[in-house]
Amino acid sequence: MRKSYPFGSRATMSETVLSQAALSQATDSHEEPKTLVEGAYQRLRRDIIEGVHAPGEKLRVEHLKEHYDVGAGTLREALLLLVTDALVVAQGQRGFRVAPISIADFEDITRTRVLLETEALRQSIASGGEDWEAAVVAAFHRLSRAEQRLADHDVGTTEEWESRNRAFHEALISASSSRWIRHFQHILYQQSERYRRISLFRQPIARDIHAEHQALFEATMARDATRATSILTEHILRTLDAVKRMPADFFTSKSKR
Amino acid sequence: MRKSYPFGSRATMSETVLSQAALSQATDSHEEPKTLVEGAYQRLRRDIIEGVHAPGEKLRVEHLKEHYDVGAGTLREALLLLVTDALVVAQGQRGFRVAPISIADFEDITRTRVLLETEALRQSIASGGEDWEAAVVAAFHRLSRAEQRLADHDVGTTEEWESRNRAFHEALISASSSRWIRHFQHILYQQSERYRRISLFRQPIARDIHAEHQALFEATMARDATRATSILTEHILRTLDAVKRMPADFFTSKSKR
DNA sequence: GATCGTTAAAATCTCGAGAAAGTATATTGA
DNA sequence: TCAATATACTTTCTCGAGATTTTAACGATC
Repeated sequence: MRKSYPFGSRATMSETVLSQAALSQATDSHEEPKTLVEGAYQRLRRDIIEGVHAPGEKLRVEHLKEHYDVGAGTLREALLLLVTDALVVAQGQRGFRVAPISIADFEDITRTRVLLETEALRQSIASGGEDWEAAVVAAFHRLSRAEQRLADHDVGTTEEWESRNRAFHEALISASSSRWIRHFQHILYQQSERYRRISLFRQPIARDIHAEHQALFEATMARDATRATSILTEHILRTLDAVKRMPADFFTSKSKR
Repeated sequence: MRKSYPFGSRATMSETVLSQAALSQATDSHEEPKTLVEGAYQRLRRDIIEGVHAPGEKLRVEHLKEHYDVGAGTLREALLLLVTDALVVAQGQRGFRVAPISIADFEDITRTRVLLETEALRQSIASGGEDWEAAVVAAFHRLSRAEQRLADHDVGTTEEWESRNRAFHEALISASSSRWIRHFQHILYQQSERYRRISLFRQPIARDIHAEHQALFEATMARDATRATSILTEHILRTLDAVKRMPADFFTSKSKR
């Protein structure tokens, strides 16, 4: 006799969505949890991405179950779900750990993102209809407003900007015919978000990001795939340079065992 | 309580292995299970890939726990791990289900595989050293032997061929600098393997697969990235044609509820 | 002082049983 | 006959407690 667990995941939808569900993450952030496992999963994910739990840190179930207010089994299942996002690593008989970070990893994430996201954008531009266009316009508008607010130094809006930036990038590729590419892109974006937030280089508008978004938006709407993917590539790669200029020992300092 | 970030990873193992662990599946097939969950996970995965559990089929924990001889909680965790491989879908308060299949999905898988695998091969050819070459030579040799045996109509060797074919494809890209691409490739390959085995079109050597492998091998060893990726693309896409010629209702038939 | 083995503590992994939600069946009324 | 509701059954989800393994502490020996 040992222990138990629970778990849970997505919501009720049609058959077609089912195969989509095979690819989508356990819970898309905006949906509300239908189960305790989902709730713990969402909160844990947010905490990891925001750096509350440091990279490489040991995640002790006995300890965390209090804080997230669920049973041990439930928490284990939530942790298992996070393995899908590659935010948590599970090792044989030795529990769970926050996935570590490194410059090399971020470089890999970024380049792979370029590969997938440009391909997806190409597909979207090729086959996207009016609904897609409308979604892109809307997402861009919302993002622009948030960026305006950031420029005005309104505080407390970076959270909003993060969310809308993600929505914009996802809208751009939402008409891609490949669910798998979108699935992988989703995972990679989440990873890169983690780097962006953990690193202190909180100058979201140090470079003129809005201008980049504007250009990306216009090229996309003009259905100029070559130009759009080119801009997107530069756009993504630029964040790589920022991280590379971080102090060299930034990623190597030790966490607690 | 939120603690702020001390970052970095720790070093039970070398940096590289750790971050690699973040991407690798819970258990790489050849390793032996250190835990009951892993054991159930491996057996379940094999059964799903081999079609013992049909696509779309409901996976009732109460029922399966006997067959796999573990507790309900343990089986749930194994199921959760399979979500990472996108072989199982979990739905909110409604249990688990084998991920469904469709022609469109297989087409997506195939094309995405081409995108990732050719890029990975390019990287391998660009930066692979002698160790990589040796690994490729060895894998190709083993595969060739298996294909020879298949041609001689030795029975019971298709299992062996499957395994060696996979090993060959993974060896080709093993020198890729991108762990993420290799990670995604691994998932996609598993998926395609499922299609190949579920579909009855068991003519593994209907077309001269060995010749294709031979050409791919030679181009790779000659470090001719253009030719190698071209052959690889054709090689992967050819299986797509085979599936497309399947009876149209093949994928829509079974699901049971 | 350092390596090794023994012992104690902590954490993981596992199971069975109970509460909540979903699914199927039966009954009722038009 | 059909639809709608109520009831019974099945399955999922959740928790607390026990067995194993890992990790830490402590000495002993060289």
